[in-house]
Amino acid sequence: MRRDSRLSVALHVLLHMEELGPVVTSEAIGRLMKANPVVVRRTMGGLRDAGIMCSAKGHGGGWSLARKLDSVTLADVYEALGMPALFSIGPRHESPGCLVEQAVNGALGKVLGEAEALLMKQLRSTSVADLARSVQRGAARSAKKGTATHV
Amino acid sequence: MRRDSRLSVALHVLLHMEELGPVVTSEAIGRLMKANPVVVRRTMGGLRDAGIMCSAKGHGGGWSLARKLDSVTLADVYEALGMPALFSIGPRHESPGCLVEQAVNGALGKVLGEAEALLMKQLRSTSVADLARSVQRGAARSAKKGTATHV
DNA sequence: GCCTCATGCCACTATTTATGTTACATGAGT
DNA sequence: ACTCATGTAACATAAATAGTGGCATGAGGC
Repeated sequence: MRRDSRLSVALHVLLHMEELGPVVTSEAIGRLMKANPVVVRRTMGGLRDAGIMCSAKGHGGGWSLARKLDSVTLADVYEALGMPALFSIGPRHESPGCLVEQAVNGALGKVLGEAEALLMKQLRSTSVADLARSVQRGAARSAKKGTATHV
Repeated sequence: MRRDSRLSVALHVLLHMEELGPVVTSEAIGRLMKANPVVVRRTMGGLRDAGIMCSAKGHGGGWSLARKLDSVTLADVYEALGMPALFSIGPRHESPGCLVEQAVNGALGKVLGEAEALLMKQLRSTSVADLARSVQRGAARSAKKGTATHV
């Protein structure tokens, strides 16, 4: 697959939860995400273990929010997913003997590390509830002047 | 393969060029990088097209520097490689119809974009010659107090 | 002029990772 | 009992980098 979209999917699911009702099945989520229900369960399993969502088996079961979305940051969701790798570039060897390669790894590692720190800082400073508010703003905007795709 | 290591390899090669002599074959480079000569040619081909390196066929041919390393930034090398994707995470759909997904994409795209901007800024502000100097510093350090692997 | 060396390029394989899919067990509710 | 939904295992699919062999091309040396 091209890129890891689990964070995108997990956030998308969280934002739909309140709208869709207190309990939603993996199958319904899968339809929304255009994804397989098993993939949904796999992805959301981390959120359950992290105490962000609940899952219930059996008749009337499904997924529900375990806590308010203003207490969940994007970083919480990212960590709940197991902190998948952020970058697709990286060093060739982890612990090279070559001094030159060590220097290259050090320099690139430092640059990537700072970019990651900035990224994580922003993920920590944004709650899923913040995101929900931006959805409302976006909806208002697109209602006024037509849809505008972003990114 | 785990991650894209072309930037790492290209920088490693550039830093070894002056030391190895004016002309180096793909096969010799491949030995240093523990990589296949064809992979070396593929990777370095971009640097040739970007005017960073020269390649010569035939007897006595091989790779050589096309200009001084203080005129080449890490960003130049990255662009010469075709600007491979930096992040391994991203949106699930590029242009979703769902407003919620649009907002998620927008928010994540903004965060990733800022991290990328910081990354590129640092790549632009570092020349390969700067890296070479850090190699010398690293060598001096490890000569004094034993090897210390980084990253 | 022929031979050798090295790049350029092609096609194919190997490896890794996220995602898709099927199948089956478990447990909750009617 | 029967049905529904999760949990999980096992395998298939897709995409990208890296590895590999083969062949054409061109530059030097003899």
